[in-house]
Amino acid sequence: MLLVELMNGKTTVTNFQNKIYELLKKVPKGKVITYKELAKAAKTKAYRAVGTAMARNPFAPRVPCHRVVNSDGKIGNYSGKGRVKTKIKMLRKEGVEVKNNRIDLKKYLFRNF
DNA sequence: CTCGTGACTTACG
DNA sequence: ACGTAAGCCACGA
Repeated sequence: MLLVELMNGKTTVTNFQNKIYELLKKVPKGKVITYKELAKAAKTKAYRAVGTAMARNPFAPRVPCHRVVNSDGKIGNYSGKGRVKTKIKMLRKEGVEVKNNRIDLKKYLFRNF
């Protein structure tokens, strides 16, 4: 099912956002992806814009924006309900080990796009 | 078109 | 490890 089909009349997404969301949907639970890798998979270097796209994600949790972390393994930010606290909670619930606001990328980074 | 704003990243002290 | 600075790019006003 295409994401655009879930939108009500008011929500709008740009092509860029759509691309990012479609890629992010492929990340399974128990795994994470970095903003950088996400941008790379989208054939762009707009790391920062990826963050912006997440901040405006109208499809949560259909699009698992909580599985996106910083390139060094830090949790990063989260503007959804409960902020970062909730993000960590959801990750743990999915089996991702989070300690001191960090994640072991060697272990949890999703690689096969 | 120009500008300011980020859920970012890398480099340097 | 931590803070700062610069580079980055999509987006909305």
